[in-house]
Amino acid sequence: MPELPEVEAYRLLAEGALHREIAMVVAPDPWFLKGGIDAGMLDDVLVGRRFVEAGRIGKLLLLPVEHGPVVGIRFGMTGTLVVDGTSGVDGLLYAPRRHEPAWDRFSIGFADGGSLVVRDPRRLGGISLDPATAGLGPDAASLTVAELTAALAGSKAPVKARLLDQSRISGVGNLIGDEVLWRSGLSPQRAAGSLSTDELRTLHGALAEVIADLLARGGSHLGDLMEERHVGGRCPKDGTELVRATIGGRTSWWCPVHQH
DNA sequence: ATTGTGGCCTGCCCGC
DNA sequence: TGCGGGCAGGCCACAA
Repeated sequence: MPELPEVEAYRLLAEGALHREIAMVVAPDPWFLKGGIDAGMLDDVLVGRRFVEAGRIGKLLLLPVEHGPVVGIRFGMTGTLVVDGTSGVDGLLYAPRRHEPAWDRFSIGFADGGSLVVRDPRRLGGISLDPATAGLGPDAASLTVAELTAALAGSKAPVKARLLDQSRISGVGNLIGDEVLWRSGLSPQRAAGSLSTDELRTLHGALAEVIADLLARGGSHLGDLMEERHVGGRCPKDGTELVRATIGGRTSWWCPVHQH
């Protein structure tokens, strides 16, 4: 499931697609086109032009077009980017290994013969033009302690839910959320606004550490808790059987002994 | 405004 | 062996 590190890997890959003339756009799935756009509009704004930059806010990939709009790409949980046949991440969690041509929801053919393809079996991602970015919180990869504090302050919602709220912090998904809370010794059920200064500092350190770690691994692996997120799974720290609950609409796993 | 819930999508896993 | 229900999670619409 693409969270921030995976999308950053896609962004790096997309840098290889810059400044190349776009010759063709294939967008066969109307469902995948968001915000009232259609294949004809994409043709109009893309063909004959080039991407000039590869940007990212949280899990949103941003590809501005010369003299044109910004193409926004979301990957849902099974989406991957393929440039010139090279996939941004291999072995995406929860996504099938095999490949069906029908899973190519959006493709660009460059005049030089190369291509940029968004492949998404479950169709939870999508393409938009000039996506709104004002409502997104600061990117988790460069989040400061003060920004984290502000994102959590005064809230009675569970801290896990706030971490996943993209309007507060961009880029944290369910698995990174569980991992950083586990490393911080914080229960996902804790009220977000109840964290002490020390706890906020610890949480910020864990978040920075996990994201740096995953970025270094190219987004293809997740943290230490990952393998134990199942029935009967045990805390890698103290061996306690993990507990599970739905928090913020997502399955959370945590250690009832060392996370409070 | 804040917080919670349900639905979307579809491949895969487990139990029958 | 085949079948079907439940599950996965990012994101959005909507409710309270």
